Amino acid sequence: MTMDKSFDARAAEARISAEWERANAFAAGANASRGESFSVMIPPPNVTGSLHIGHAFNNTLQDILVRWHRMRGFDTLWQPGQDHAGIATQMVVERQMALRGEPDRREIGRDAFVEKIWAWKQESGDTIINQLKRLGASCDWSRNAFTMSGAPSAPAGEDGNFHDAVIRVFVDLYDKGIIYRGKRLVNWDPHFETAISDLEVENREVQGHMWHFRYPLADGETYDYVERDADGNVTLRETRDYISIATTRPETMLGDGAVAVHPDDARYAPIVGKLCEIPVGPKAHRRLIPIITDDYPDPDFGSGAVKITGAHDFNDHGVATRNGIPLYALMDGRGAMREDGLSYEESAAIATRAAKGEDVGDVSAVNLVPTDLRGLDRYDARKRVIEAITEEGLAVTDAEGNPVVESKRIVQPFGDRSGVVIEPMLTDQWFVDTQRIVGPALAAVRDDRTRILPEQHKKVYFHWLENIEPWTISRQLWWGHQIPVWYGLDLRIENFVDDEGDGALDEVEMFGLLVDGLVHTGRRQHCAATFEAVRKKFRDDIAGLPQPLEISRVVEVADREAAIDLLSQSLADYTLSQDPTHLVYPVWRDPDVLDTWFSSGLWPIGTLGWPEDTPEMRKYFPTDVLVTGFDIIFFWVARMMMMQLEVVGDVPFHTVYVHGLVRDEKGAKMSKSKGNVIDPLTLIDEYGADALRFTLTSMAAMGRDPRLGPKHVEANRNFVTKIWNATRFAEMNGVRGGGARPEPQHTVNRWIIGEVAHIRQATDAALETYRFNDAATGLYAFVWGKVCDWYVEFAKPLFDGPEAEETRATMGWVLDQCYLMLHPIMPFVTEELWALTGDRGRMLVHGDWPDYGDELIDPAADRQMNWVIAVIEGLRSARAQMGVPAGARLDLIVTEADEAARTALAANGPLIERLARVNPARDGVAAKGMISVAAQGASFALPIEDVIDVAAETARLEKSRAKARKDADGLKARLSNPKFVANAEPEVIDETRDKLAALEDDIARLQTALAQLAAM
RNA sequence: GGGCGGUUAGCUCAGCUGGUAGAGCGCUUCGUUUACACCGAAGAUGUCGGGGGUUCGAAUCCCUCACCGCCCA
Repeated sequence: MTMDKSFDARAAEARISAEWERANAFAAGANASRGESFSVMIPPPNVTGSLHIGHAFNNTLQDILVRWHRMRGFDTLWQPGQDHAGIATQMVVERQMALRGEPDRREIGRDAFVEKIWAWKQESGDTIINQLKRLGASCDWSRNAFTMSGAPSAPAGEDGNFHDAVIRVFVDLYDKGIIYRGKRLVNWDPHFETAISDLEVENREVQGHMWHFRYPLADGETYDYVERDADGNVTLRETRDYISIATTRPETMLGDGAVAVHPDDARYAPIVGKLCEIPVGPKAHRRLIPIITDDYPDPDFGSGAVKITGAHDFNDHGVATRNGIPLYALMDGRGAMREDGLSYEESAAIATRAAKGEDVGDVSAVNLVPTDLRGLDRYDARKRVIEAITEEGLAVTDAEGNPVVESKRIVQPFGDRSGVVIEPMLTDQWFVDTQRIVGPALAAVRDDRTRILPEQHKKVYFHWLENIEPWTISRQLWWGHQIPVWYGLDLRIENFVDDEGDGALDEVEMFGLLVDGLVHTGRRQHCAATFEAVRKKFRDDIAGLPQPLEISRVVEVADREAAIDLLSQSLADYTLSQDPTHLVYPVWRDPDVLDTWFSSGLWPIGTLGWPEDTPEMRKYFPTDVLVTGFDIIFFWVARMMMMQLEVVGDVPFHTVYVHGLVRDEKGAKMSKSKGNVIDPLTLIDEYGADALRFTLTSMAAMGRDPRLGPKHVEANRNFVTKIWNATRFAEMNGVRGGGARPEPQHTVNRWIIGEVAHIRQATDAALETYRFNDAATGLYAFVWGKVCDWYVEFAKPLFDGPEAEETRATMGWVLDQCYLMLHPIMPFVTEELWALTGDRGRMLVHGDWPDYGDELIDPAADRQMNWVIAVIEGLRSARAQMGVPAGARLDLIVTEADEAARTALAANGPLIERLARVNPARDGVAAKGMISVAAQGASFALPIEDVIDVAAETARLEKSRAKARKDADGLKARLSNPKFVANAEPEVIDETRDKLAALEDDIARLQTALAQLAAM
C-alpha cells in the first residue's frame, strides 16, 4: 500500500462520518468504561438556522470536550437539538408563502398556518443538523430534540414530550403565582405585532431630531423665567406664558398626561401644580395637563421639562405611575394611530377631568387621537403634529423666527428580528415574576455550585440577575406553545337579583344577565395542562351559579365573541325549550404562545425526558458543561439556572464555559451588511473540517475573541498534511501502529517516548482547565516541532542500523499517540490514519485516551537529545552563516569534550553526521581554515579550507560572545544582588546559577576560538 | 453615565499563580539530502500604549492617562 501525498479531506470526511454513524459511535454511553457520566447540552440552534462561524466555534469546543471524555471512558452524552424560534420561523414560512403567491396566514387561519410550519420544518428544518455533522460534531443524533416536539399540532414523527415539560412548568408556576397576567408597558414589535422581551430589543444610535414646543399655561398665566450660570448670576430673565418642552417623538404628545420638572429646578418652581395646554388637537377641545415634579427630569438636559406619555415610553411610565397620571394609549398593534374607543371629544373631556385630579377609572377606551389623525401611521401622524404646531406658532423659534429642530444622534429601540422601531405599548401580557425565582440562581453561582468561566462573566450574570425585571413570556404569534389558560365569562354579576328567591332563572333575570353580565363584567380564568382539567375547574366555578346555569356543559370556543354568541344562543334556546341539558358554558383559550426562550429555558431537563422519570434524567442530569457565547448569558444561561432550580431544585450544569465571538481578521464583528461573513462550510470545502476545527481551537484563548482569516486555516491544513506525511514516511519504512508501548534502548527512542509523556500531561492539563488554545498549540508544537522535525529525522539513520526494529515499534506507538491526542480536535484525519496504519478492532473515536506520565520520562535521554539538537543547530547555524554550500560534507573535529559530551557523541554520531552534514567526529586541534562551534561541555572545529573569511568568522563569533556576555552580565548582576539571594526562591537562584555557568562555559569556548582565529 | 475587555515582532495573536518575551502568517538567504515545496535549513524585526508605584525582579500586580472595542443605561 502506498499512501497518497496528502489527505483527501472532502472524500474522507463523508466516508468517515458515515462509518461513525453506522457504528452508532456517538450514542449516549458509547465506549463507556467507567461509572462517571459526562453530559453536554448543545445550545439549540434555531430550526431556521444555518451554520455560521459562531456555531462552528461553539460546537468544535463542545466536541473536543465530548470526544475527550468519551475516549477516557466516561458515560458520555452530547444532546443535540433545535429550538422552534417563534418569530424567525413564522417569518420564514410567511415569506415562502408570499413568494409562492399563496394566501397569507390570516386568510388560511391559525391551524392551517401551523400545519404549514410543521411541513416546512419536516422538509427543511434539519439544515443545520446536517451542517453540524459535516463539522464532525459527535452528538447523539438519534436523540435530536426539538422544543415543539409533542405539541398537539405536531404531525407524526415529531413526537417527544418537550411540550409536556413546557406546559407542566407553566401550570406549576401559574399555580404558585409566579406566572401572572397583567397590563404592562411592553416592547411591542409593530411588524410582527407581538410583544417581545427587552433582550430582543437592540438599542441603536440613529440620526434623529429633537423638536422644541411651547406648552402654553392655562388661563393665560405668566411667570418669571430666570436662568443662572454656575455661580448663580442671572443670565436670562423673561416673562413667559408657556413651558418649553423638547421631544423626539411629537406624535406622542397626544397622549401626554403631565409635564414633569425636577423638584429642585428653580426655574419652574413658580408654575408647579398649574395646568398647561398640549399645543395640538382641535382648538375646541384643547387638553390641559398638570405640571408635576419628579426626580426623573434632568434639569441640565434640554429645557429641563419633560412631557409625560405614560403609555408610550418606559421612563414616562415610571413617572406616570408614581404620580397617578393616567396612561393614554395612542396606537394599535401595527403602530398606527388608534381608531377604536371613544370619540376624541368624549376622550378629551375625560382626560381633562383627570388632569384636574378627578378619578376617571379605566382609561383604555379613551382615545386621544384627533379624528383626522386616526388610522395614520405613527410617522405620518408625527409629520402632521409638527405641521400643526408650527403653523400655530407654538414651536420654539430661533432669532430669525425659524422653528428650532436639532439634528442629533438618538438611541432608539429596534426589534432584533424585524428591524423596525419598537413601540412601548400598554397591553395584557403574561409575565414570570423573576424576582421570586432569582435567588437560588444567584446563590448557586456565588457558592460555586455552578462555575462561570472566564470569571469576569460572573459579574455580568450577577448584575443582570440582581436587577432583574419581570419577564414577558407571552407572544402574539401562532407558532409556539399556546398558553394553557382558558377564559370564561363571569356570570356572577353583583346586581343579580333573584326576584322570586327560588334559585332559578326566569326570563327577566336571564335577560338581565345577558345585558349586564356578558358585555360589561370581567372574566374567569383557569390554567391547566389539558382542557379536561380546565373544564373541571370551570365546572366548579359555575356550580355556584343559580340553577339551571350551574349544570351547563363547559365547551370550548374560539374567542370571547364566540363565547358571548354561544351563551346568548344557549340561553335563548333555554327560555324556549326550558331544557337545561342544552345549556352550555363556553370558554376560550388564550391565543398567545410562549416566548421560545421559555421552552429553551427547560432545555436541560426537557431533552432528557422530564417530567417523566427517565433513566437519562437520572444519569445525565445535572449536566456537566455548558459551552456558549457571551451574547446568550442573559437570554439563556440565567434563565436555565432560574428555571431548573425552581422546577427540579438543582443546577442545570456545574460549569459554564463562555467563549468569545468570532471576528474577521481585522477584529470586526461579522455581519451580512458588512459583507465580511466567513462561511464555515466554504472553509471546510476548501481546507477540510479538521483544519477549520484546529484553527478555531488554537484561537480559543479564554476570554478573547478569535479573529479568523483563511490564512490561519490554510496554515492548519498544512499541519494536517504534515502529520499525514509523517505517517506516510513511517509506512514506507515498515512502521505499523496498534502495538503495545515498546521499551526501547536507544536514546532517541527513549527520548521521544518521554516527550510523548510530557505532551500528554500538558494536553490533559490544558483541557481540564478549558485552555483549548494551549492544547492545540502544544500538540502542534509537539507533532511538528518534535516528532516531524527531529524524531523522524533521527529515525532515518536508525532504520539502517541494529535499532531498526525498536525504532519501528517506537515510531508506530508515537504516531498512535499523536492520533489519539489530536483526535478530539481533528477527528477526521486522525480516524483515517488510525484505520490506515493498523488493525485495531475499533475506531479511533472509541480509542483509549492515554494516561501515562513521568514514569516514561528518561531524564538522561532527555538531556542527551537536547544536547544533540543543540550541537546540530550550532553546526548548521555556523555553516549557514559562513556560507558553506548546503550540500558540502565537512569534517567534524572535536577540540575539546567532557565525559557527557563524548558519550552523547558516541551514541548519536550517525544522527549528527546526517543532520549537520559532517563526517564522523575525530579528535584534533583547531587550525587555520576552520570555524568553531561551541556546545555545552564541548568545542568543535569545522575545516572549511580556503573559503574561510577570517573577518566574517571573527564577526560571527564576536556576535555570539556579545550576546552571551550580555545575558551573563544580567544574571551576574542579579546574583550579586544580596536582596535577590535573600528573597528569591531557592529553585530560582539555582536555575540562575546554572544558566550563568552554562553561559560562562560558552563564553570561554568562544574566547578560545577567537584567540585561535587571531593567532592564525 | 456605569461596567467589562483590549493596546506585545510588518500582520493576527499566545504568554496560567511576577523570574528579563513566543507562535502562525509575511519577509530575507540557502536548499529538490530515502515523508512532506501544503516542505526543509538558517536569519532579521519588539522603549510588551504613555506615566507613576509595589518588588531583589513587572508584559504579568496596583494607580493614572490616552486610544480602541463590547455590554448595560
